[in-house]
Amino acid sequence: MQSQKQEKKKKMGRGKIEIKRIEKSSNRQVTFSKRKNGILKKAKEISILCDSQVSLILSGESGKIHEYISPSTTLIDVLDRYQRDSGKTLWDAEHESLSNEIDRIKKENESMEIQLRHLKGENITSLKFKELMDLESALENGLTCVGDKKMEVYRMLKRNGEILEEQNKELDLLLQQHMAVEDVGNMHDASDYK
Amino acid sequence: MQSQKQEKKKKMGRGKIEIKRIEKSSNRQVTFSKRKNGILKKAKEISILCDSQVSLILSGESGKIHEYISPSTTLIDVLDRYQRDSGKTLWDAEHESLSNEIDRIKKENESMEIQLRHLKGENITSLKFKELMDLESALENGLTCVGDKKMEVYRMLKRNGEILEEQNKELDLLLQQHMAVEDVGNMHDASDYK
DNA sequence: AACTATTAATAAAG
DNA sequence: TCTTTATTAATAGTT
Repeated sequence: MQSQKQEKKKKMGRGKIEIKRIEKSSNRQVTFSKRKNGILKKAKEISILCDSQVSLILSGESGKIHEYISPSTTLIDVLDRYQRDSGKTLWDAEHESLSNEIDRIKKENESMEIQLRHLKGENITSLKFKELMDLESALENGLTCVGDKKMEVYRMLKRNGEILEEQNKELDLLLQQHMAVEDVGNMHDASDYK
Repeated sequence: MQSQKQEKKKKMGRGKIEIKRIEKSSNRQVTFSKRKNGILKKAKEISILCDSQVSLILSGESGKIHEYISPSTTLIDVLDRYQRDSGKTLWDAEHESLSNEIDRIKKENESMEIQLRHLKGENITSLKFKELMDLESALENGLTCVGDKKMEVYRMLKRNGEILEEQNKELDLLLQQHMAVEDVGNMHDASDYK
C-alpha cells in the first residue's frame, strides 16, 4: 500500500478536499450549487424518514436565498421552539411576554390535568396516605352536592310534569339502575372497612 | 450482471432504503441521530467552503433542538434576509401564531376548570339531569379507586410497621373520623332516595 | 451540464 | 449507545 502511494502524495485527480474556503470564485460557486442541492435533499430526507422538523435556509454569494422547511411545521414553529430552547430572544419584548404567558398557562394546565386525573382515580399510585384521604373527602363532598342536586332536579321534573310519561319511565329506570350500582359500591366500602 | 442479481431482488442486508417515514420508532431515532450528524456536518462544510450563510435548525421527536448557524452571520440576519427575499413577515406571523396558541390553551384551561368545578360539586346548577348522573358516576368511580388505594396504602403501612405508634394512632383517628363522615354521607343519600 | 473515480455517508448488524 | 462493514450516495475534478 505504501509503495503504491509513495509517488503520489497529492492526488491530482478527483478526490478529497480540505474543508476551507475555496479561493477560486468560479469553483466556489459550482461547489455551492452542487452541495446546496445535496444538503437540501438531505434535509428533505431526514424530515420524511424521521418525522422531524427541519428548517434550512442557505444563501450564497449571489445573495439568493434557498430554503427547505419541513411541511409538518412552519418556520414560525421552528423558530419559536428555537427561541424557547436556546433562551435567545430573536424578537421583541412583546414576543417575550407572550412566550412567558404561554409558559405560565401551560403550567396551570398541567396542574389542573393532574388534579382531574386524581379526581378520576387515575395516577394515584404515587400519592401519600394523607393525600388520598383529602382526595377522598373532596370526592365525597362533590358526590354529596351532585347527588342532592340530582334529586332536586329529578323532583322538579316530576312535579312540573314537563316530561312525557315515556321519558319519565326511562328516567326512573336509569335512576334505579344507578342507585343499585351505588348500593353495591357502599356495601363494598363497608365490608372493606370492617 | 443480470444473472448475479436475479435471485436478490430485495437486499436483505445493508443497503438502499426508500425515502418514507421509518415506522419503527427505535430505528427512526437511530437514523435521526446519524443523519442529523451528517447534515450538520454538511451545513458546516458548505458554509466554510463556499463562504455562505447557513441556518439549519432540526428537531426530532424528543423535541430537542439541534442547530448550525454559520458564524459569519447571526440567525437574525438570515431571517431578515429571508423576510425581505420571500416577502413574508415572520414578525407579525410569529406574533399571530403565539396569540393563537394562547387562545387555544386558554380554552383548554377553561374547559378543565369547569370540569374541576363540577367534580367538586360547584356550579352544577345549570346541569341537565343526565349530566348530573354522568358526573355522579365519575365521582363514584373515582371514589372507589381512591378508597381502594387508600386501604391498600393503609394496610401496607400497618403491615410494614414503618410508622411509629404515635403516628399510627393519629392515622387511626383520622381514618375513623373519616369513616364516620362517610357513613353520614351514605345515610344522607339513602334517606334522600327513599 | 454530464461524466466517473473517489471519498463520504449510512443501513444493518454486532 | 458505539463500532464495524457492505453498500449506496455525494461529489471533486475533468470533459
